[in-house]
Amino acid sequence: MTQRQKIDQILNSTESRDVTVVKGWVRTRRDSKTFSFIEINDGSCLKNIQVIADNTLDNYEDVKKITTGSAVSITGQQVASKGKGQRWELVATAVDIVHLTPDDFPLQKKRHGDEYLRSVAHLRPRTNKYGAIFRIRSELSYAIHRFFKEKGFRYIHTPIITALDCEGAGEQFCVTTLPLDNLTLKDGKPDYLHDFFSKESSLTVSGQLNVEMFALSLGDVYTFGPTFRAENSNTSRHVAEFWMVEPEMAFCDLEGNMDLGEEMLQHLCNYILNNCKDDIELFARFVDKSLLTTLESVVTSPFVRLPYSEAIDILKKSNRNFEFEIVAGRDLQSEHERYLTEEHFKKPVIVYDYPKEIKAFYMRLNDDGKTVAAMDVLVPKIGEIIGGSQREERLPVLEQRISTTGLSRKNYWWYLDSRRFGSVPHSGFGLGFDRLLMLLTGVSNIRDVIPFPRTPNSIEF
RNA sequence: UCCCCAGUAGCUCAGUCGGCAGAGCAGAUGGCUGUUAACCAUCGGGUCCGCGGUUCAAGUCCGUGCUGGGGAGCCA
Repeated sequence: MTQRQKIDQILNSTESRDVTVVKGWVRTRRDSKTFSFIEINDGSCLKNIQVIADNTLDNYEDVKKITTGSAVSITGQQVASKGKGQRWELVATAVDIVHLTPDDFPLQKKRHGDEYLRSVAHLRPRTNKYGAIFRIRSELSYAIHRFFKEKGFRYIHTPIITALDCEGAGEQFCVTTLPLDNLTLKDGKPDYLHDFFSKESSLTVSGQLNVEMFALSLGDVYTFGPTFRAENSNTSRHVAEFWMVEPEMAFCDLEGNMDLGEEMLQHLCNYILNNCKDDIELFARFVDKSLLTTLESVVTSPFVRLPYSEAIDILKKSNRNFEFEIVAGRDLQSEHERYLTEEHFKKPVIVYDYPKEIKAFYMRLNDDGKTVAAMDVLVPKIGEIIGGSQREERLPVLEQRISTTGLSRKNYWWYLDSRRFGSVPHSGFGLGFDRLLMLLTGVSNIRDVIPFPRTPNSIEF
């Protein structure tokens, strides 16, 4: 096959060239008297390239029948455009129709609604907006690895299938090879002894417990992979399958943890602002007019750091008529978090030192005996984007916390072992990758930043 | 799972007080034009989400189910 040139390279080039081959999909075509304008997109960038197809082409009659969505291969000269609106265009010497799309192609030249596009999730990356989302998604993944690489973190692949219940992180999906249509029960329960792993197992809800073991050996580590929650959540920021970034640092306290979370969010925002300019501009213009203001508020100044007790005070003094009353000791509601980050401070807020009763067993008990060294990073429009803590490294305290939470110490024997052999203070957090993408693009539904989202009742693609 | 809202042409949506089913875009045909959400004219296009009820008459009112969306909880 002929070597093709990507459209982003052509549009960014400084010199014309005699022979150029472009392959892609037709976004629109317009006829002029003696030639046809064909706009082609190959996904390499937001912009299309305009092709001039003259009526002297052998197959000009066929060219005039090219429909939106068709795949074509163009050979031609790259020249400065005679028209306004683009710098370069291609004067075709050959237009090969790779595949002619019939006129029931679901995507039209006009703008479609997000809900409709969700029903054609297999085709929506061919639109401007979704193409941009998934290019940014890819760049963001790269930026995360690069960020950690530069800071000396190691990338750990934690298991997807697990027998552990990472307490407090939600319902889990079962993994089994037992015949569900012919299940023999033992004492009213499935006979997991004869299941694949000889143990009840499920999809992971967090790689944290596993990755802690590697922090306590390789030092600074992270996982970045899919995570599964079987909660029947029906909101614009929950899905059953999502990606999470979980750094974990040895010899690191809560303050260092907050430092990393803040540095990371600021670095990633800056990276995308600098490296995805065209795509970001689309979102700032058409999706969320306040996007750049929001991102500025993330990037330009330090985050607010606020103990839970002070957050409660601020909320109480706000004189706001919240739907849910402010009660010390109770978890903050969505509306409370949004008030803090969107109205009171108008920038990201880190709330820390939560009451131990509302947080997970592995979070380190503070000296007051009442709070744990937990922290949540709240950002405008999304709410919680990071949840993390300093981990309880003292064996007796950890064992006590496991017991009072009603969990079985036996299942956590290896986790507890790490506190018996060379236990050290360490910290980490979970960053919602898809939520970060929402923050960066202003897209308000998490289903629209995931290629094929999984939600209750929805697994068509 | 709970609360609220919506479902009408391929898409986006209008449809008044219950009285003949509509527009723009898309598609087809013709015209015009270095055009760029191209433009102009003509034409085709409907299970008004399903089921049941009220009524002389239901897209419209009532009940119910399904699907989608917004909010809440769970959290990333």
